[in-house]
Amino acid sequence: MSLRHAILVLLQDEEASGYDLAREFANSIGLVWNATHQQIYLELGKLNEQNMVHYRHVPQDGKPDKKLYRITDEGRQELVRWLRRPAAPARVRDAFMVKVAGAALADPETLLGELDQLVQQRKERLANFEAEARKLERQSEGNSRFQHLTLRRGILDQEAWLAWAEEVREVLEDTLSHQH
Amino acid sequence: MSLRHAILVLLQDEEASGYDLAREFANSIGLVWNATHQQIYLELGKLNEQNMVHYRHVPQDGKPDKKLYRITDEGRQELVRWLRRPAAPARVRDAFMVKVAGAALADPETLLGELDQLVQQRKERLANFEAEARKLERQSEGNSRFQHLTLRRGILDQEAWLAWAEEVREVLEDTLSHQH
DNA sequence: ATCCTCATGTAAGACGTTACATGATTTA
DNA sequence: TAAATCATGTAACGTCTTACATGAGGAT
Repeated sequence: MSLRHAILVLLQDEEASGYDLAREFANSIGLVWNATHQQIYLELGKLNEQNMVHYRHVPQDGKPDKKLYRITDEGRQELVRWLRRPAAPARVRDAFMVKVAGAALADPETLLGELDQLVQQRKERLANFEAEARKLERQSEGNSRFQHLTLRRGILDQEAWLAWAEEVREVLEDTLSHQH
Repeated sequence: MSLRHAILVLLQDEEASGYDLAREFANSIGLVWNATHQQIYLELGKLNEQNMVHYRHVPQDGKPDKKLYRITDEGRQELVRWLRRPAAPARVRDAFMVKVAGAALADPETLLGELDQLVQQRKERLANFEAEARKLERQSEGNSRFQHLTLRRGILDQEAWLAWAEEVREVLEDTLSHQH
């Protein structure tokens, strides 16, 4: 279980609300570890009980109040302990890839449509990562180097996926032309 | 839930036991969708109850008996229905990546050691995928093209990961040299 | 008017992991 | 002699998703 550790990593450099964290999980870090707001609020509750994070209540007007969390010494110690232990093997659930493997039974046109949508999404994500990476390169302070590596992973991953998508497109278009 | 669909895709071309499927999930398709034998046996039980697969009991000597499963027409129909619906978004749980993001608090030497191990694993996987891909290229029949695409995804993914790992190594080695 | 963003949460149920159980044969 | 391979399963527990709930302010 390292949702807690992903949260602690994010809280290393910044105070954040559950909502803030959920946004980060949906964007940058989401490629690597994803979580919905329900999971995050639950985990923040547990981390707070265990004194690994603390929060201050921030009233706002026009908007709902929020809780800004920050990591505690105990939380930092837990992170250090976890960093020393070998990481659990990566897990993936990519339903679109399962579809491509089973594409012999699929309608090529429908799959091509879905492929186009995913290509669009991936291109947008790539552009976001590249913009974020450029920002970080400008400021180049100490521990931003590791955040930069995370973005580099995102960039290389999108590029590899897009290259693969072109191969898929060729095969699907070829299948289509042989059907008519 | 598409563990069931991943299983049905694998059973499209071949009769297989739960054990056989578990091996495939540990290797080729595992990059895309992973599952342990417990999950697979459970799901095969459900698929059988719902008449999406059938099995025949095969006694063996020297080895335990096995059940060889094959997909039914109903199973194939379910697969076709699923292939038409948009795929669920991909989910990832990559603890090592979380570690890199939090590497500011980590011991660079320990992380480098873990990186080396993962590089080894990925290189072996890459070699396996490339060998499998060459086999498929030789026989080039109808629906092996989609299996080939799955392998291509695996290959591109390993290559991208290995390229990224070199960037990580540089940063970690640099961190190390500035510590002394 | 309707949807999106901000902001937090609960609860039920589905899904997944870890541990346990068995037992013959082959390889190191 | 110990560990791995083949082969199937159950039970307990932990994690994750889906649905529900609230409510103001801003954008379309």
